[in-house]
Amino acid sequence: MTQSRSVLRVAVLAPLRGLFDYLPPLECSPADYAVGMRVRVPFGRSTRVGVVLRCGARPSVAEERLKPVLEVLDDGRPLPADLLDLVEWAADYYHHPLGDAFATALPAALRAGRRRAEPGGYRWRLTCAGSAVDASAFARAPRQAALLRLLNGHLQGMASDAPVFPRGALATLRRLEAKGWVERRPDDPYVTAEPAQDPPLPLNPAQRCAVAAVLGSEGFGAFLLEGVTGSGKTEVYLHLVSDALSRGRQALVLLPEIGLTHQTVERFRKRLGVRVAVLHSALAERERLRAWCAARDGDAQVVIGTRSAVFVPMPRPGIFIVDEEHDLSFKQQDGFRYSGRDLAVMRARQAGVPVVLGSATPSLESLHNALRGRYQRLHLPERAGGARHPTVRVLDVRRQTLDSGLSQTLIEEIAHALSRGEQVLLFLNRRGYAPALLCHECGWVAACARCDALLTVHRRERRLRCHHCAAEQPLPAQCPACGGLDLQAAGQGTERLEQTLQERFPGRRVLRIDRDTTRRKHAFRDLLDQVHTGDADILVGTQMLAKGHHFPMVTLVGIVDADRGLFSADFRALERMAQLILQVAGRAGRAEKRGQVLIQTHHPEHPLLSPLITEGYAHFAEAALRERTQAGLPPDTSLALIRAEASGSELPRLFLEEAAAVGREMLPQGLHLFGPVPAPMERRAGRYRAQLLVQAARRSDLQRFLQAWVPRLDLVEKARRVRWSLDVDPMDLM
DNA sequence: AGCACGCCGACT
DNA sequence: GTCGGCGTGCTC
Repeated sequence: MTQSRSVLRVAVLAPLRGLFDYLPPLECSPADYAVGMRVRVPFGRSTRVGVVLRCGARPSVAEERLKPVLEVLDDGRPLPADLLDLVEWAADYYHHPLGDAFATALPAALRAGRRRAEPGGYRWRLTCAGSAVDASAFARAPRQAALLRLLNGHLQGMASDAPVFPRGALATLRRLEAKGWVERRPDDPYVTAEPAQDPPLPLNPAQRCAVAAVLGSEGFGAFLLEGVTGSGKTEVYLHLVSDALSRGRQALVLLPEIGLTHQTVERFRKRLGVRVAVLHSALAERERLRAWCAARDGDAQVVIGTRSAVFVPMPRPGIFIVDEEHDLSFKQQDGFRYSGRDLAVMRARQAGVPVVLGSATPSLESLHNALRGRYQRLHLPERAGGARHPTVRVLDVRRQTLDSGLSQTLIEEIAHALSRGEQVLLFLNRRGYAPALLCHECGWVAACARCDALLTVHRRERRLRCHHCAAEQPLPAQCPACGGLDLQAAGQGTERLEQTLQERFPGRRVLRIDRDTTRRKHAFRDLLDQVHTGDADILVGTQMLAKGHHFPMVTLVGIVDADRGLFSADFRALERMAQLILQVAGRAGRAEKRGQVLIQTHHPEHPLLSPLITEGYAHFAEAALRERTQAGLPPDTSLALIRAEASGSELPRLFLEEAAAVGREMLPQGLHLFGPVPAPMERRAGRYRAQLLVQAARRSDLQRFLQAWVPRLDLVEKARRVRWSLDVDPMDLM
């Protein structure tokens, strides 16, 4: 018998390129397995979970090497086709091993491969018919009668693993279920529907126009919804989602990590009155799986989640929404480096439904796509409720005396606002007391032993910390180099700013909001509560303050240091600074009081800062796009970055040199390789890092090149001795 | 990624 | 004499 048997081609959940062939499970007929099924397979000396991608393939290795699949998981229930398509497309686009892409895209519970990975938790409760049954008439079925009585006492239902259920209750409950007297519901507060409480708000003309444009799109269509803070983007989303629901479709809403709050979810639930599944990183695995299953089964009509929720299967998608689409947290920064935003667009295309990207400060990528006609632009110009835009003023701090980074003008304006009983917000994107500690005697500076970085002074905790690795140490009392006692903290951090303001404005309550003051659970919420009850006069904070939260009593916003974004090694720093400035500015002056934004800079004449101030984000973006085009940077070109790291500085360079040599041999016209060069911070957490950049005028050319090049990188001699990764469409070149 | 095999240094 | 360092190869 030499004829070749047909085999199953499996993506094994391991970080390996290539697929693996297996014989069908023993004693199984072809009806028992199909594409999309999760299987357990022997792999090397252990076993792994894999996903069947093809049935009936001809084996790619000698038959005697083939082993049979050990078991079919999920009772033979395959992963939905939309999920398979999306993950395969994404693994292809990002040139990432397919098995690892599945491992990232699936909830961890499905990665692990327990025999049945359906969520165990659900509730039993009486149906209408069941509550009408007279249990005492069931003398011949005492167990059923007992359970009916039990559930009658808990009309909201009983968790299936509740200890009050007697042993063997499951069989009895199933019998009752078959009679239609009891039912099981997912045991998840976020999946339970409540009647809609909030009525829809009336739309203004711009909102109506936006809604109409999206509803009028036939099949796939991508829309860029531009609206300043408070212009009512969420209201547009709600109308679109509501329309999808009315057609029996589901909706997927992606939010940045920091934007997905309990309030956001509640707003959707209360308005729509449907089952909303929530997916974010803080979820327990069981809850995550439950939400995933609820979406897959169509039980959850709306799915709200962060980046990874883009992989949640839905049988009837009707609309995709990505809010704050410019936010960097949509791009995964390690492992499978996908963009949740870009995949949402791809997914909408595959599903043939519209996708809406919303932002007050759209990414240059999305604006570029809009200018090319790939996305349709929708504007929401006005602030709902008629609040006026804040005035923006640049404070030239050259030759000014600064007190902990604050100019005299800014201090005076703070005093004015406070005397009017208003709140002030100061933005400084650097936490800690000071970014450096130096010896006034000998010039020694406190540097991290494992990174090319200085240690940050944390004065209250009396510690020096590295913000790039876990290193920390007590604040020294004297210079370790010369023994000098005059150690000085140099530069400004939020902690120092807080202290200075406290001294400057005694009796005023200064609140600092950064990663250090919000580490405790609920600390962020508590601080926000204080702000809202008026229990704070001055807010000092990092970018945490910029995202999503409204401070109606703030009338003055100060950007303490705009310069760092103007001249950074990272080509996106300026765009990010502009977005941050506008996001922070959006916190000021709601309702009746007009806000004021003051931006401190040493470069008031910066060619991109002034259009931002005087003419707004759209003009800034146009100018920034022109500059990117001239520099050959995205979105005008497409980039891919290979990063390599090792414990010595030689290996990453050698590997990348070899990789570049291989690449140059096959490099088509219009593509360029730059590097290898050391990463901007070469040493980080004791590892040396280098990188190699690929630039292409056209995305498709880049893709074709990567397709040929990346598989050959595994064969490069040094490849095994470094840790390397490929980043397609990198968000930073760090 | 794991895991084993394999060939060279410091220890009971 | 062995325990163990991590370089190399393989996983259908």
